[in-house]
Amino acid sequence: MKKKTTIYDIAKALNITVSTVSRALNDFPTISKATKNAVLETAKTLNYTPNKLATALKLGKTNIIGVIVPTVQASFFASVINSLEDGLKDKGYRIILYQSNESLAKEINGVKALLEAQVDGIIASMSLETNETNHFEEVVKQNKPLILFDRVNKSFGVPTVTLDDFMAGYIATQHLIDKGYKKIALLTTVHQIKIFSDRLQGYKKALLDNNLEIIDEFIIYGGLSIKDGRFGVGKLMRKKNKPDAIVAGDDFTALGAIKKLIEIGETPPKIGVIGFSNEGFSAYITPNLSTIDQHANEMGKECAKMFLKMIQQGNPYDEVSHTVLTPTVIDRESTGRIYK
Amino acid sequence: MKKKTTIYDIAKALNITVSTVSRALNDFPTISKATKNAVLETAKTLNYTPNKLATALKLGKTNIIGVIVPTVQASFFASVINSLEDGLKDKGYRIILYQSNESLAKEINGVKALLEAQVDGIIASMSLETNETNHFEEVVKQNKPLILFDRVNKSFGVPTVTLDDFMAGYIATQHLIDKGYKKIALLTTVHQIKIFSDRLQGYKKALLDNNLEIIDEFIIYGGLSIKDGRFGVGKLMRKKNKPDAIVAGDDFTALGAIKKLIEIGETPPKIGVIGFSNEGFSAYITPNLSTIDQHANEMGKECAKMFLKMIQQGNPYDEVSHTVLTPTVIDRESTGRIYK
DNA sequence: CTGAAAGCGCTAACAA
DNA sequence: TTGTTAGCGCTTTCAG
Repeated sequence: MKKKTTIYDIAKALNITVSTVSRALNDFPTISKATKNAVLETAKTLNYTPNKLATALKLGKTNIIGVIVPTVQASFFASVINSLEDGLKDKGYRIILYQSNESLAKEINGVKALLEAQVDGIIASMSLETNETNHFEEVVKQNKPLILFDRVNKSFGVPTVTLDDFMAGYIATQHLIDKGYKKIALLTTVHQIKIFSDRLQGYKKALLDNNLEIIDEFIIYGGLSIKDGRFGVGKLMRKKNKPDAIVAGDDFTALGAIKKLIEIGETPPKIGVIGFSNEGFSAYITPNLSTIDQHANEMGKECAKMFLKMIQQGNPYDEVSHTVLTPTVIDRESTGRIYK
Repeated sequence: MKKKTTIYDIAKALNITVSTVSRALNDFPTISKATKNAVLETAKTLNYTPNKLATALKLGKTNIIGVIVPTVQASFFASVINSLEDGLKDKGYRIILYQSNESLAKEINGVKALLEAQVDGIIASMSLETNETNHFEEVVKQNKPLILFDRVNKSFGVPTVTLDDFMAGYIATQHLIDKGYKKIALLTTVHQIKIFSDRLQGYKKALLDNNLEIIDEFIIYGGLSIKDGRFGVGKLMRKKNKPDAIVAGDDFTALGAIKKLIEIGETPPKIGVIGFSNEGFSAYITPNLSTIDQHANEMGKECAKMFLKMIQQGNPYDEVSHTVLTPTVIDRESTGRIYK
């Protein structure tokens, strides 16, 4: 268990001082080519690994940023993290990952843990349980960048990166209308997080703009899952007044809806179905699923960009900006009926 | 930009010394209840956040562990990371994530970066480009736990957690044979990483054990992707001697194979298809795909367990163990032909 | 161009 | 039970 080599070892080996070594290592202009090369060389020979911890302690900057997501197992979050890490690693930033598992308690712990680890900032998407922002307050108080994405609270004055969920609801509905569907149901859920109410508003607005009636019993509030999709369809198709298309709350719900529709002989696109998220399976199921692309990768990139900007400007909260990404329709078979 | 509060501030406020504060904060037995409470209280009032960086520097232990994977965007790796992070966070460990993007150069950089960040250990799965282990050597040299999982190099003397890939190839093939298929083709790839050759051996052994002939032209070496799956099937079905079932290198390849088979009217399970990985979509496509479960979550858990064990025992490399997980067949429609 | 020395925030050995 | 102090490895100001 030999001791690790430090700049002191390099200094001793060359009969110079640590300050010179430090300067050489950090490429200061005021250093002679000769000493610099000598330092670099002995650093290599001595198998020197810089201790960023010490640097971080000294400088008050770790170059580590904390990321809190409900779970990396959801393809959306995995994609965000993927592009986030990718975009930041070249700038010298590392990422500490913390999963909240949709639990507020864990999210609170996460913020605390990351702060204790002295991260330079936090990028987070709120858990479904989260109904307050007190735990995030401390990040702001420490004047460290905090960016919320996708599942955000905009009344809390931190920068956010989100999808335009009103528009998402709108274009999903409009897409169905464009394809000739006229009696459009919505499988949704109620939640603190504004996403779902925004989408609902978008759905309603699209109907209105097309002079279609908003039928209350076509709006089903339930969970979001394959099972809920099946259940929702069951409920809808038992009515005397049946819809001819369905906007599902997410792709899993849409999948459940499709399965149920196939069972009862109303295989999409006979009844149109559109989802949200563009999950991995959406392109591969039969009929493959039209859906709303949430641009996860862009979201990661935007978060990275915003973080870098906040770090650069002296005070991260000098100007708090909200980036809103534009959702797009992915047109596939499940909405492919063409007759107006 | 007020200064952060440190244990010195707490000490000053209570007219005691930092060592007492430190002891109180760390719950030393030799501290009086009174002072301890006082410390805890003022810590709260002063809004104290411990600086783990300083602790880490002092103790030479960060409680951070580095994780290197090709990408979090693959569901397998996402699952491993999910259970890894989940299993380790309660033990006080955080995870720094580093994606190699299947690039050796990035993987090398990753090891370096993580070592500089003074991680307590590294858990990694090798990139497809990786053909040497020099860059990992340094981790071992520093006597820090290094665990390789899934894509490993067993001749390199570090602990590993893997799936029994020979068995995976074997049971996939045996499954098809059990279902009555007799002319079984294999869509695979060649690679440094032993996984694929192991599976090939398993495939061959299963055929042998069942007195089925190994037909060279039934073994197609290509890439692994939807496109490669289509291509492979095209190639196979153009032969005069056609297979009646296909073991595909992964689920994507299997998916491509299925799509192509449907197109040419040989919809599985007419021709059987089995994949590897149990990707998210596998259960949802039509026909849904039989596949080999790689037990990603268990793999993460095993890595976590192994890491903890290595940390505990004085020298992490005292006993180098290799955990091998048992693959299991997920029996779905794509192999559902029953006639012997 | 280089050196000396303080200090980032914490822990722990030693003393009291 | 508490205090004193050195030091983890590094950067940077001030001198030279």
